[in-house]
Parts: sequence; structure tokens; C-alpha cells
Amino acid sequence: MTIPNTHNGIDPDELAVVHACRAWPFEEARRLIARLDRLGGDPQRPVVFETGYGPSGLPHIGTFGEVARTSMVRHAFEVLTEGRRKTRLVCFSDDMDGLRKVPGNVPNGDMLAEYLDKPLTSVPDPFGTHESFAHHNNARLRSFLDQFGFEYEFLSATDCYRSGMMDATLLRMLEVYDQVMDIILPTLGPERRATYSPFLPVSPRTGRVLQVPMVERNAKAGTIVYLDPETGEKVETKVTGGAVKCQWKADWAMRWVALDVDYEMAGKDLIDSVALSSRICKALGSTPPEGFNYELFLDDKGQKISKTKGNGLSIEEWLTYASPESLSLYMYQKPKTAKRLFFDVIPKAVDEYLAHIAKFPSESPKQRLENPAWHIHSGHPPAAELPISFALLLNLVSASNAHDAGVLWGFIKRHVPGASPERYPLLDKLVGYAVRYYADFVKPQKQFRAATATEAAALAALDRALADAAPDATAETLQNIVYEAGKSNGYDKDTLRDWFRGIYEVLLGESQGPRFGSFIALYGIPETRRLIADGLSGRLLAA
RNA sequence: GGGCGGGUAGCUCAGUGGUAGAGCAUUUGACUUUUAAUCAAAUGGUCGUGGGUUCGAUCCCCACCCCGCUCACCA
Repeated sequence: MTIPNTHNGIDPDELAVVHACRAWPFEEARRLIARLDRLGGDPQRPVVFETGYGPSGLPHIGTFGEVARTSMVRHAFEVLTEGRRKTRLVCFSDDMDGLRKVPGNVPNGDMLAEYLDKPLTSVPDPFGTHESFAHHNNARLRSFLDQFGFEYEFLSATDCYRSGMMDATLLRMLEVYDQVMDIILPTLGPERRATYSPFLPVSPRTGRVLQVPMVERNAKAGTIVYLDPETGEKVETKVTGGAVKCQWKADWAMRWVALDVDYEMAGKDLIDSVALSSRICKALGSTPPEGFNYELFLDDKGQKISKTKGNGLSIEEWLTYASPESLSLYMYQKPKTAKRLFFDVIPKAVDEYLAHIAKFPSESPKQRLENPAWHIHSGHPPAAELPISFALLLNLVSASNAHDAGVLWGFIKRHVPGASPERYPLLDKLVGYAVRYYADFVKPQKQFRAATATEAAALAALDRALADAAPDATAETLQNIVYEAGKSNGYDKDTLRDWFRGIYEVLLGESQGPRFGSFIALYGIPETRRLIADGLSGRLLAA
């Protein structure tokens, strides 16, 4: 998937109607344009879109959603402004944050325990592959984003603090310290209120990020004074150069100001935080970015998805059974509605995505701008023609017991004469997904059983008959052979149904299956004979 | 309590200021020398309630009811 985010090649017909387009990325872009108009300022300054990331965990489906959606707004903005404004998408990693607790999903957890509260960039990498735990997770984040082709700039909080990029804003924060306290303190419980400070000094003695109250402040010198929680000594430290980091709501505001952030989305659980950070941002003398609150995802039972619960669907799971484009579509649709995110939404998303790219070329400019595929592919969806839907493919793979792409293609060709992987490369990808679906969902459901004496005799007869069958026998001929093997071994017109059910249960592990003559033709006569042998010997049962 | 989202067919959900849509489910038919699948068709809705704006409201506005999520410690 490519999200080039260039304004190049804007269709003039589309441009003519873009101002009437109500698709949400355009509505967002318009709010952003209104902000820029309000603010005035340098038209040469790049417009900054930010997404934030906490490197104590791994990137997940929400990370994808936020970057994908932000990229859609960014592209809509570039089209609306006809490329006259430069844009940047900053992916900011809050990697100076202290290690709160030892994550359960990493090796060498014991080793990590002694680094609690140290900045994540000062915690050794438990995987042993990077300079620090944060570096490791940052790298994971970047390769995660890169695999989708997102265009972004990565920024490390630690680098930003240490480089002095934040210094001016940090000094400003010190000047308006009282205002910041007035904003935050009323929102805190009494316990935290006693210790709160927008500045979290990094102890020169222990290297830990401290949550301690300030006992003195010197705005002119740019320093703060606190008591070392263990020694009780007074410590004076600069707020600049990475000697302190900000508590997160202050940090967010500080970042907006220091990086000139114009647009940032957040989940709706952060609505209050955004409001507080915005007030701090104003206290710093700046204007908070335009924001957008997207809904959280629910699992199949309508419960909130949480990583610790492990409910819902991971991005790995989605990408195992469907394309990133289908996931982009899911993210595009109704960002403000709480949507269920579980396996069953995947086939629908895939088929809707396919339908959108299929109808795109014949649509009017206005329709194209409201076509999700336009937003998923930055205005240029690929051409695509699909003879069958993904939902049908999943049915086919289950019904036909097609355990590999070749067999499945055999069934597809019966269904759609002339189809081939070369002619329908996109369908071939879907075939790959369908086969995985089969392996993971259909196959485990199979329940093989031993053949009864009658079935064993009939199967043996079938095997002998197949041995004599022409290698190129038609499905029709093979179906007759199956039929005969049953009729001459204890089944009659009324019980023939049992014969077929027996075949499915013994050989395929299901009580229903494909038309068996067709199955043999596609699966192969020698292969079918081996399957019969395995069924009779009990090997299928054992496996 | 504050904030947000939702209430449309049996189910899951689209959608639009002008005769209401899809998928699944159900029913029927076609094709199959068993099924499944597939194909065709049909059935099915006072668009949460009450007002308002309008020639006209499921859609816009107001109020209300119900459901869900979220925040109130930390990030």
C-alpha cells in the first residue's frame, strides 16, 4: 500500500468540486485551514500534523488507525490547498518517559526491574538488539509504519529535549508555572496534588524521572529546586537541555508549542486531557492544534478493546487474513462511531474495499472524492476487477476443502471460466488470505472419524475403481464412479446420502463437502487415493 | 455528575431534505444421480418518542426516553 501524500496529479475535475465534498477528511482539513487563516503567520511554514506514541509498548491496530486517518486528513488538506502549503507528519515517541512497570511480554524482565522510573531511552533493551528499550520499540514502530508506506518524520522526545529544541518552551513553562499549576491542580486528587509539578526532574544521582514537588523556582536562571526523595537534599537543576521532562499533559502542550503542531487526533478517552493541555498551551502563549476525537473500538460483545484483556483483534490477525487496504477502509469509515473490531468485520471490509475501487473509475468527480478508496490511496486508487467476492471465496475454501492456492484456483476456475492468477493478481492475493483462513479456522474444526465396515468396503472399492480411472477423467465420470462404488457396496437410492456423508466425515472431517466428483478432478486421482488410504488406516484420525 | 456516540428489516449495519437500502437469516424456484455451495426471486421497516422549521423531515432544530462508551489515580 502506498500513501504518497503528494498533491501531484490532482484531477482538475475533482478539484473543481472539492469544496462541496463532505467526506470527513475534507471537513477536518477545512477546520485546519480555518485555523491557519485565523492565525495568519508565515505561509512558508510547513503545516505540522502530529501523532504521539508511547514506546513502553508495541505498535498496535490503534497506532495504524491514527496514522492512517491523520494521513487522510493531510492529503485532503494538500488537495484543498492545491499543494501550496508544505506539510509534515511528525510521529513523536515519548521515549523519555520513565519506565512505570516491567512489561509482561518481554524477556529478561528481572533485569528491567532495577531500571524502574528511568527514562525509557536509559533502560537497556531486554531483547539485546538495540541501544535501549525505547530504541528497540522505536525501531519496531518505524518498521511497522514503513511496511504500510506511510510518509512521516520520526522524532524522539529524548533527542528533542537533549538537543535544546524544547528549551525556549521549557523556559516559558517555567515563567507561567503558576498558571499551569492553577490549571492542573483542581483536576487532581489530594495525594497527587501534593506532589504535582509540570516538571519531572531526572535525578543526576539515580537517573530516575522524579515526581516531586518544586520547592523553589528561578525563572531568570531557568532552574528549579526540589528535594531528593531519598537523601532529602536540595537539588537545583536547569529545566533545559534534557535535565527535566514535562509531566505528560504539560509535555503535550509544550510539544505543540515547540514543534508548531497544527493538527493532532486523539481517542475520545483523552478528551479531557486535550482540553487541559490546550489550556496549558494557551498559557504558554500559543494556540492549541485542531483536534479530532475518534471513537475507541469494541470487541464482538461490545466490550472495550484493551491490550491487557487481549480481546478484539490485533493488527497481525487482520493482516493475516486480509490486506492493509481493507484495514484502511475500516479506519476510514465512521471514525466517530464505536465500531466492533473482531474477525467477522474483515470479509465485509475487504469486499467493500473491492467494491469501492471497482466503481471508482466510472464515478463522477464528486462521487470519487467521497469514495473511501480515494482517501485510502491519496486520490489514486488502483484499477481492479474482481470476478468473485472475498466472502464467496471464504465459502468456497470451506466448502471445497481447498487447503492450498492451487486447489482453490481449481474451484475458482470452475466458478469463473477463464480466471487465473495471472489475469486476476488481486484475486490471487485474496486466495492466499482465504487459504490461511482455511488453515486457521476451518481445519481446526474438522472432526475425522473411523470408517464403518460398510464404508470401509465401499471406500476400498472406490479406491480400486479410481486406480482404473483415466488420469484425465471428467468430474462427471468421477462422480459416477463414486456413485457406483456406493451402490455396489451396500447403499441404495435411499441411503446414498449416507454414503456421501460417510465420505466427508471419514476423509474430510466434515459432515458436508464439495461435490465429490469435482473434488477428485481438482484434487487429483492419486492424491484422492492417498486420502482414502489415510482415512482407512486411521492416519487422518490420528492427525 | 461532565463529555461523546448510537437507536433504520428477525440480526449486523449503510444511507439521503422528495416513494427506504445492503449483507446475513427466512421462504420459493433453478442447477446438482447426496449435501453444501452457486444463481434467481420473494417476504420483511410508523427510520426511539413528542414538538418545531419546511410545500415536504428518517435526515435539520429543540426537548425527552433508552442503550453504550469515556473521564474523574497514571500516561
